Amino acid sequence: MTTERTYHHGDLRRAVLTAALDVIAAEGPSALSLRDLARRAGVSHAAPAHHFKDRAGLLTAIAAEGHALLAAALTEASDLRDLGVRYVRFALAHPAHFQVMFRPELLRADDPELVAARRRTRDLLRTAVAARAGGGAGADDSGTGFMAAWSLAHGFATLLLTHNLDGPLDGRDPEKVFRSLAGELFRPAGNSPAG
Amino acid sequence: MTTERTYHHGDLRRAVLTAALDVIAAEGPSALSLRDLARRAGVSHAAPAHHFKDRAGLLTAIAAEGHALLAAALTEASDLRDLGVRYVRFALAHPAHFQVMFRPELLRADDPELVAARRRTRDLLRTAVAARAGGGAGADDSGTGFMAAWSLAHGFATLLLTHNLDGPLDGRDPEKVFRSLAGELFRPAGNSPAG
DNA sequence: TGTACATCAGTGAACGCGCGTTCACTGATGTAC
DNA sequence: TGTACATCAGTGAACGCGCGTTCACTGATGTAC
Repeated sequence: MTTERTYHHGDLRRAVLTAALDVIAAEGPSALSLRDLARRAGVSHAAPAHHFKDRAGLLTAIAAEGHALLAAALTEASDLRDLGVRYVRFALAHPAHFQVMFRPELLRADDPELVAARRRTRDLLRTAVAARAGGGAGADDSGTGFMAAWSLAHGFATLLLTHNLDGPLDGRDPEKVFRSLAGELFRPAGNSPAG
Repeated sequence: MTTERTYHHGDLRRAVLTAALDVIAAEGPSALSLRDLARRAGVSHAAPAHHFKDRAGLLTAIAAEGHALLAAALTEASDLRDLGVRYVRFALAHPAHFQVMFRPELLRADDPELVAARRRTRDLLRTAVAARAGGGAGADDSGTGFMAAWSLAHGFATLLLTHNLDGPLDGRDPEKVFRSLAGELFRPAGNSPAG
């Protein structure tokens, strides 16, 4: 935390990641340039390449970190609705991660760390949906419930971050609104809506 | 439709828009450059600026056109579920428009044509939600139903376009899957879920 | 404890590239009389 | 029907800028003996 300049930065990797998250949150992933991040980290322009070969490498690291953070948050969910609320909360708390995680065209698809982190997130969502569906009769799980729950939370989070819900929310707490909205759609197991 | 070169292009505005839609669909809005579009339209690099002052102007025109197309598609919807299906179909048919329409940071927010087109889309969605809620008892319409329906359709469409549902869909027709999924969540009016 | 050497992180100059913007221009079209 | 003029769409050269990438380098750290 001291300000003294040394030849070695100390934690340039983290510094570049942090700077990148700032830029992405403010202007989106397309505004990223390695030179700019180097500038922000107070380091010569070629230094970041030592840690992340290029833009895709950097964004992949951010996506993997995002999935790890999201998985950690989701693990503690008590039921499907709570899982959704946590999904939305994550998007609000980590908008830069969120913006990057679901855009495969920006990422190295085969990065092992990313692949593993993403699988962890999906498994949590799948498990929560399965738990709610329970042994319920009409619960045809060909992934429909999974996609429905994910779409709802993801859509809400996305529209929220892009300010498309500013009007409808009218100042209300997004988390609370989502909680009530999800409560109406996803009733607890045993009361399965699939007639 | 003839190939002969003339000094005046004939419909450069449309040609630039079309080229832009191609680029966006393939590489996203951040890959756009006016010079590249001029090249694709077979015209000198400064020509597009005559029609769309700059990138934001071009993207605003695309967003306005997108809202017009979407509104046209939604008008014919028979009920809320059908509206959702049409929303998803629109996203699949016009992925470039869809990618641009909901990203205000890319657009001139105050463009009158855009503002009008967007309002038309929203009104259609609002009306459909209100119609379904009917006089139903628990239908507290502080916009919750509106946000729920929009989130579901928007989330599904977004995840679809970013290839995040490729696995879960497993080759099935997205429209059909969405139809059944929406059917489970949004039952017809008079059978209001809000207990 | 001391020296030699390998490895690693960061430097800084140089390069070529595509971009947006400006500007004086030219070719085509429409309108007034 | 013909001429003059205004307006509009597109041209092409020039500019300055920030970018990614390369490369020989230097400073710092860790390890072997």
